Amino acid sequence: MRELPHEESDRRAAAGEPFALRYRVPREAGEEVRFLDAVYGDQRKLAADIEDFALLRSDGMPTYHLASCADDIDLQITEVIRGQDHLSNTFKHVLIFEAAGAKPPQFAHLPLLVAPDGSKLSKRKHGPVVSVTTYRDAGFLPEAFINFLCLLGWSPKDDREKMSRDELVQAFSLENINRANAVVNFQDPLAGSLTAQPGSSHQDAFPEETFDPKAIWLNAEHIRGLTLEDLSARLLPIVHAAGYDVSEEKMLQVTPLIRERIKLLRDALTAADFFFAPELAAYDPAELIPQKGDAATAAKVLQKAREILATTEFTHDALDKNLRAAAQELGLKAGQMFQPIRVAVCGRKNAPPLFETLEVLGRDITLRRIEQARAKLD
RNA sequence: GGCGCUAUCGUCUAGGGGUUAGGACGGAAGAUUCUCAAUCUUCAAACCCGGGUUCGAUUCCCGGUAGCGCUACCA
Repeated sequence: MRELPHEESDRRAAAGEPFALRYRVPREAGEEVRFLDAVYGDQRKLAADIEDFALLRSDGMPTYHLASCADDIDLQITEVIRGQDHLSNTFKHVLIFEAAGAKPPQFAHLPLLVAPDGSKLSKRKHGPVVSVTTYRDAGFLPEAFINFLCLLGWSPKDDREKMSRDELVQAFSLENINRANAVVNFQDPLAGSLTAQPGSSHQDAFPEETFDPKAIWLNAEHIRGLTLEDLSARLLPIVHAAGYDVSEEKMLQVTPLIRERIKLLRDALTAADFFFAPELAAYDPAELIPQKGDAATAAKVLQKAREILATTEFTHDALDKNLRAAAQELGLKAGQMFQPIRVAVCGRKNAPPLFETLEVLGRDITLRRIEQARAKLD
């Protein structure tokens, strides 16, 4: 149809025959289309290898290629930075720009972010695991996530990994961009599970293992780099959203105890729950029993702790001194003394350091939880 | 099929004609410690294959292979 005479095609169009408008690519032998890509360098292609692509669909709507170029010309775009999946299409775009009498912008194509299986990330294929909102909701810091993304397909050429926005802006250059695709090492917890309900809450659908380990690590790094005030302020809304009634002051006290223990902001909910909830969640009383001890040991420790804590000043140093002394008095190692108290007060074995924890919890709550723990041992 | 892009530890990457091929994450082991973290130390782990060029290629060139992309009246 390429050689259809104008009269004939006009006639058929007038007769109502549907048609699309195509770019008639020059077919002269040796004719080349070329452009300089800021990342991939000099690009050239034989015009003969470019097919006559559509500009207008039969419904009169422009195709992406035409619309995109028209828009760039209108807006006087000078730099086009986009995915490498457009590298081949760029030859068509150059043709369009030239046909429109416009100077093609500077192009820079970036390597693609791909899934562990090598396929490019797609909303359709990979779903919410590749959505930035998923990362945001899981508690990734914007600056950490950007940091992570920048390190995929680009590097500052020195050994820096954790970088602030300013440092990234400072160090970034198109020349240092890699040309190979980068794998985002995620694991889709929903993959293959036919039971995944679309529209169901994804709140718990994305465990930590879902995300690229390096992204997690970088996030933890950024969290540790935040001031207590900043981190506390970012944590508070999350804690409130989870239904806890926590004051700014309380949050600020808790923050230093969990700052080095959380990797994602949402981890605060599990790392510090016992600070927030008035009542402890149920736990196994066996947890109260220390190493090399039995229920009697636990009971003895809690009894002693109750006495000590009834009068000891609730400061780190006083608690440290008196509880250690108590351990010695009972003929126990410090750890054996501390564990039952920790479990009584936190509801689990792994928690922030004991004295700081008691300090924040305060005497009333501490004594009450120790009482409850003693009751569990009976 | 045609055209194009790419190829260093599992992953992200540095490097580059002669190196013990560097770092980071993750993994393993250890130190520290009231648990968990954090921190520190150590270990395992890579130049896709084949030809050239060269005194010498992981590096440069060519070919192969593989992956990816484009090849839509989808963006």
